[in-house]
Amino acid sequence: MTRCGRPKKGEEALRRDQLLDRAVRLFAECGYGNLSLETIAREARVSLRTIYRQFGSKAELFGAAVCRCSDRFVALLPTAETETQPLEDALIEFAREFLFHLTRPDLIRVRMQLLAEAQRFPELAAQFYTMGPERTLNRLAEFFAVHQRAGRVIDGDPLFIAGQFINCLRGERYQRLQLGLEPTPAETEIEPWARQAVKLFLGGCLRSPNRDAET
Amino acid sequence: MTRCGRPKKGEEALRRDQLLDRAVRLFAECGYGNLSLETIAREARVSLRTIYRQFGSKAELFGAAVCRCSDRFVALLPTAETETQPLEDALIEFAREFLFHLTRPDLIRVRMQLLAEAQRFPELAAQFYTMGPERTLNRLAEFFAVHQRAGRVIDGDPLFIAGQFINCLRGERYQRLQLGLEPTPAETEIEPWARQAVKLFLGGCLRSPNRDAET
DNA sequence: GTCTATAGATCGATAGAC
DNA sequence: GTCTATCGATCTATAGAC
Repeated sequence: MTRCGRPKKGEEALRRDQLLDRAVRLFAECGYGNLSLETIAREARVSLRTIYRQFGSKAELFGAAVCRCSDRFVALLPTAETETQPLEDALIEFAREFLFHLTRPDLIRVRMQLLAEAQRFPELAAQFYTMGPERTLNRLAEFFAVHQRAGRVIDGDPLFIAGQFINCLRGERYQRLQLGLEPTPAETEIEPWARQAVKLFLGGCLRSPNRDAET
Repeated sequence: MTRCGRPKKGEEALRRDQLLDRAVRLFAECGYGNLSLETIAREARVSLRTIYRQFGSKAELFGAAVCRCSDRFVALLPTAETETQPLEDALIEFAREFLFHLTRPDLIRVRMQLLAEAQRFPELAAQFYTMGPERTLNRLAEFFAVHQRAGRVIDGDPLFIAGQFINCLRGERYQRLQLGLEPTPAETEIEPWARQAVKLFLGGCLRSPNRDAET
């Protein structure tokens, strides 16, 4: 059952990946302070010494786990298309993918653990933001800028608009997910979630004046 | 410097308050797992035994600290008025107070620590949500419902609308605050933050069609 | 209430032998 | 790479003496 000896060339990277996968899951479950390296070693079926050899310290292993989560999320995100479809459809399609991946339990919890430890790992927090949220935000801002130039979107800093859009997507439900008050949404729930959020974001919450108002 | 003996009647509650205040600050700084009761006792200038007498365990002390933060936040929040002022003004006024208190470092960090430990304290997480965010949400939903009946706000679940509003207020800047990437906003920064968010929320991001479109 | 002592357990990190 | 042993430190929680 237990492996021994030096692995072959290509196997080393694979083992490292498996170790990181287990670490991600465990950090997500337990957090940083409550998780011991001994537990990680046992669950990942490697020795403590292997962890120290490959990552140097608990802090660096945590950093690698955060980056792994963040990188995967960014890689899976689509780019909102400005050419092939109308504004609303493009946003809904983006929202669908964004929400689906954002609500995966591991991502929610690892992100949460990083936020909780952000004070102790300021450089990791900055790196996470630069490589994750900021890149998504920049891509979205470019998308909105195009639609601004086409006269379809209101004036204003496109980065601000993109940020507001992302937060409209999360909505109150995301907080309940963070608190563990409801289960991970099924794939069929993502679609209406995305549509509702995009619709309110685009149209605002004011009723059109060209309707019968006042009761 | 060190006190001894049983405090007078009224003093006991005061001492408990001071202990809780220190605990809130320390939990905010260090999180749950990384903070020892010994440190709390030393910083609050009480003995370990006193903490155990008054709170029973580390977990219950954490719960009391979270509730203290949450209760104070809710108590400080104004009710959005539906009668005395127009919709937009009422929302801006609410947003100002909400954002000012929401961005206090201790609240941000204690909330963060609770989210990070939500799995280990599910009952505390539920209690926090019921007593905090949910109450704010319900009050806001009632506010929007009134304006819906008056024909000023679009149809739809007022709770959903309230939730979207709250998340529009937070915006991207809140995530950067959570990550410690920027300092606590000055009071003068709150006003434009609130106005921008409310404006986009009310009007949406689509450009009005009765303007010159296309370049 | 205070102090100090301590039980019992766990942790990060290191090191030797294979 | 694996195993096991161990150092030194820290933690929760309890207990005795004042």
